[in-house]
Amino acid sequence: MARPREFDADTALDGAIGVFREHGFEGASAEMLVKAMGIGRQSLYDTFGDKWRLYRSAVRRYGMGEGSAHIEALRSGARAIDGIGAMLRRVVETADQPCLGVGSICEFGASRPDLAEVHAPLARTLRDAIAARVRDAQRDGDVAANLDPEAAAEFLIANIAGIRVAGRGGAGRAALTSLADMALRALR
Amino acid sequence: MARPREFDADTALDGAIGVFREHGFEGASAEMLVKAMGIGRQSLYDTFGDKWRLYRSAVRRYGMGEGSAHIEALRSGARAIDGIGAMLRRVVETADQPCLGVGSICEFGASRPDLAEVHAPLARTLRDAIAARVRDAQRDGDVAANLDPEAAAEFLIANIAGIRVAGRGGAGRAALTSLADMALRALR
DNA sequence: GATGATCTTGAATGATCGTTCCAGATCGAC
DNA sequence: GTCGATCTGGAACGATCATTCAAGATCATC
Repeated sequence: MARPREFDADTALDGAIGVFREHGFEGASAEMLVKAMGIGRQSLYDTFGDKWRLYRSAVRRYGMGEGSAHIEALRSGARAIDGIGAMLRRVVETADQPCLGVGSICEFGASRPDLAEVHAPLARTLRDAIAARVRDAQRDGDVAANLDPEAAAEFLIANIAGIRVAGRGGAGRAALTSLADMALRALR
Repeated sequence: MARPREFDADTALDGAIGVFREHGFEGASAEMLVKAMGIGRQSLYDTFGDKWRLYRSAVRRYGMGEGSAHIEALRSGARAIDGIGAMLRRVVETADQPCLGVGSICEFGASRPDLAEVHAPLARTLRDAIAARVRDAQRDGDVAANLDPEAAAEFLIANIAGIRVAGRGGAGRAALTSLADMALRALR
């Protein structure tokens, strides 16, 4: 007995994600968000609360989508090492667009507990998936057996961040590919 | 025939650097800056222009100091590879504090030409110094001879950024040391 | 057709933003 | 001592900020 919502909350959230990726939290204005999300101001506040809660929702959705894409790439390829390479290749190909995960860590670090609560499970899931794949690759003989899989996973995540910072700074495809190759090299 | 400046511009700039490191450009207010710089509002605008020019000055000074520290560590140690290790070790030890270089790239990317003009020479100087040291290490037989020194330098810079992002995200000393070790491993 | 929740839109809120103006105190050079 | 540039600090500027209020339109349900 009421008018149903006309917009899709996730679609609107995707618009907010685009703004936050490009401008960060502090650099994003409510007007930018309303325009990019394609909804009214009132709908924004009714649906997502205030700007900070919207930001956290955006980081969560972005992180889940990005994490899924990473893990999907990770599981592709015949050998585990191919999956790891595919994951890095995907990062290189999308490194021209700013990363909301890296951006939010740079902007807030670990200073906001409620934001850290969003990051933590996403990071853990990704790290576990990568570590599992590293173990597979070790069984295949493609990754050095004396390497700690968790340390290797954290190294790969740090290099994903490094590639994205480099891309955000203007590095070209060739330079980023070289970074990915060097990261893989450390696993041999 | 005038009253001389009572404060040291570089000391004041260091105060601004502290604020920008922690809060970024958009997150830093004029009031924060005035307080941290220890000077009056009027002196701030007279000496440094507006907030954006102050930010660029802060990035330049920070980058010069940080670059010098990197290069000094790079040149320490008997062997070139020891210098490279010392540089990474220094990054690990200081990774609990946010990096203004990484922060400004994440916040603005390459979208502001006048900021890119500040970054470019700093990045080039550091990359050249690292590449030269990599060549030395190759002569010593401590770095694989088939590695492109410039690619290795960019890889090390990307890993410095990765370590700092990880540190900003709350990673501990042990985890960061592991990242540095893995980066060095890629050079062998 | 009536109901009522949601929509859109524009105006208004008080707060804070970066910046400037101003007045009075300070102090080195003439 | 006088001059003039700089200091400090507060008041004020218009602009923009996030957020809320208000009014009218829309539309699925009863």
